[in-house]
Amino acid sequence: MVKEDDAHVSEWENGLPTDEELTPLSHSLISPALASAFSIKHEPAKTAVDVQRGSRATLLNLRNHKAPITSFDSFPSFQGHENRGGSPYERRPENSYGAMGDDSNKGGGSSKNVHKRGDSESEDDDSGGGPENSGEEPNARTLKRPRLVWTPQLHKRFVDAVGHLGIKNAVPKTIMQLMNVEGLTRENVASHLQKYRLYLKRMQGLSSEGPSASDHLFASTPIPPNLSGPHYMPNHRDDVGPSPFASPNVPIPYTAIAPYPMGPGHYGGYEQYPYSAVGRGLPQQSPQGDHREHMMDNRNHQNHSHNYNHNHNQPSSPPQRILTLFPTSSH
DNA sequence: GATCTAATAT
DNA sequence: CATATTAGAT
Repeated sequence: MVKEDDAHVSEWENGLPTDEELTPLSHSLISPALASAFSIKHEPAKTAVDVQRGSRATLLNLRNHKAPITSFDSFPSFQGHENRGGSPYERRPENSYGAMGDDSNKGGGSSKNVHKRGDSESEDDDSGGGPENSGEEPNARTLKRPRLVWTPQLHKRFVDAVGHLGIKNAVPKTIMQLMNVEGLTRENVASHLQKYRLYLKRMQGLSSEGPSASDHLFASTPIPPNLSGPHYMPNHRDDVGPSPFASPNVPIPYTAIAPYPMGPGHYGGYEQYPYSAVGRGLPQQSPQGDHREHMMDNRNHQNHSHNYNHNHNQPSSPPQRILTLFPTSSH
């Protein structure tokens, strides 16, 4: 099953233009000759900075529509080679998670977000300065990642995933794989799942009651039908057939929970699977497409980034597309 | 042994 | 309260 999914996705993926095929944003679309023929003023070549500024404007614009973008900081930048490794985590100021939660899409979303630890600042890192730090090379795996912030977007992915897999397959590992979010770990999912289950349980008890005030996050995403069943009995390792609700074979045909109209290139209920710019040097696909992104912060990272998700399956499996969600309120 | 879940810690 | 980490079970 997963293989099939991969096959489909790969197929789709292969259809995408490669770096070379894409016209760099910094490149003029009008040839000099053509330009002069029509008296079009030939604009000076854009610099990386211009491009970034442009992207930023576009993103801002999108955000005002519905796209919940909070920060540009975490976008892999075109300019440098960015990426030190990896996951474009979003670092949030210490107590800001609940931050803009529910209500609101406050307008502007004052993205008061963070600063990436940057290039300039360099290494500091180890707090305390233990004598021997010689041996520790923070490896993508070994590294302790900053706390994950479950943004509504991320949570939605989570719920979608759980909805697709039947309850029986909705276990951390599987969910994580389905979510396909760069940097997301099984533990992250497990922890969230635990809480989500609690929520579901609590919800069932008080049928027809609105979620309590503290359920903001969870209440923000509708509970898939197949999860609202009478009992949520997790982890029953039996060979039960696929959940009647979860689409059996189809890759990710999810449409059930898709509140928004989706353009081409969208994938079922999911926001679509943009390439991970990480490790590919890919400019963002169409800016409009990729929705957001992700989580925590990015502290040290060793390149070797990709593949936090150990997907050793599928020998010939091409690079995976990874989602990156931004923390933002709204939905 | 990997991974799940529940409990507990931060 | 939201997440992370640990412990015990499968």
